[in-house]
Amino acid sequence: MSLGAIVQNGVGTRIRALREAMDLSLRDLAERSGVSAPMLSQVERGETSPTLQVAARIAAGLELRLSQLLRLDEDGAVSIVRGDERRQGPSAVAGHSYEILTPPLPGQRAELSRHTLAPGAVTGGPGDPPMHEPGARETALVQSGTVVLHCDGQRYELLDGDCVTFDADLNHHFENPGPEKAELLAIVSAGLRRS
Amino acid sequence: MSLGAIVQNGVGTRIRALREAMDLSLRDLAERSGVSAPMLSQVERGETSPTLQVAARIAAGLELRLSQLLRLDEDGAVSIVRGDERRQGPSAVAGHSYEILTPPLPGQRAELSRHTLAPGAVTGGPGDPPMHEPGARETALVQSGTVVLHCDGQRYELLDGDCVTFDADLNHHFENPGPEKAELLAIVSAGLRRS
DNA sequence: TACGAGCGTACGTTATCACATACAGACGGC
DNA sequence: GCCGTCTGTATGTGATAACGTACGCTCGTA
Repeated sequence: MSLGAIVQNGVGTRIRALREAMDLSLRDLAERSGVSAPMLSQVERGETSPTLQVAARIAAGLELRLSQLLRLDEDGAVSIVRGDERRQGPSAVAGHSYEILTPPLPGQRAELSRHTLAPGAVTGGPGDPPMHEPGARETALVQSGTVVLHCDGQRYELLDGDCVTFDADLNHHFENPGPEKAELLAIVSAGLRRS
Repeated sequence: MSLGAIVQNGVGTRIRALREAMDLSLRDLAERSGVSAPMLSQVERGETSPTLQVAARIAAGLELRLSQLLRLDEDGAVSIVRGDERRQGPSAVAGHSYEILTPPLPGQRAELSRHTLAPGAVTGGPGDPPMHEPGARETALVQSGTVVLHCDGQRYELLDGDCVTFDADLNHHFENPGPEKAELLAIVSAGLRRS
């Protein structure tokens, strides 16, 4: 048995559970799916990895699409972070705090964070990551107060409710020039193309 | 080439489309996925049916889960929501209104929109596109009230402040079950660059 | 023209998938 | 007890999945 078979053994377990839930024997499912019973046994025990062809036939025998069968095995297409279980970002700079709102999943393409800036405060101090990976884009929505975006040497004034999008791989930071607290939402979209 | 290979050739075509959309050569994808370039070529042309092991590795190299990759093939027709078509205005459904906050730029990878749901209202009525392009991910942040997310037949209760991330190419809609108005921010991250 | 670098694909070998057959154990019936 | 039948699994064989290598091809560049 190969290592890979162990890793993605989950489908086998899932197939067996579904088969038994439908009260089918291996030979029953073999007839329904057109896959031999010994093959089904091996797949269920994770001894072999079926081809997409036979996997699709097995799924059909279980009255499922292959993607449905696999989605049961892969962990959730949906993941939730509750309002009270957020990750606090490090407060590298006085007057700046933020929390990351999106779940910490691998392969996440967009990260949502909420930033709070005290009067006069700026994001991205010396210890803070000032930019992101090449090709990344950042979108910011001002939720309260006024904010100044400094991006690549340019200065952009943003008022309450404004939304701005810019290349996140440029050097940038936000500043709160007003006398009141400022809040903004930031969305960092990962760059798709690497070069 | 077997008959079965012809039948489910769709994945191969889809893999090639996705690979080219990401501007990857066969050898690039081979390195990212750990599957040899000749094998990729054969799979793309439908000459062989890969095992679930290598199919999963190929999907990972395309930054997709295998179920996502297969769903693209099974669904056949690809439905795309263009920003221009719904950039403005209230939804077709009573009690649901929204506005798109991000600038209408080409190449925008994340679209931010704010939705308001009256008590009992739902998003995505009969005339509304219920899902997004293949591979897209959606993140929603509940800003006030309570919201129920219906995604792929499952039901998820979201409270004020909750943040949820899910596959936006699944059939989904939001519902406001409570007696008060509900507001949520939605971020749709594009799946892949389109050629 | 010649060259190197990139592309996708044809080739031959090895690993393994998938099958038909055969087996050991559990249950029920005359 | 001795069948007949069901269960899931071990066995051996042919088909093929997956690999490493190498070929023909098209570009820029010298």
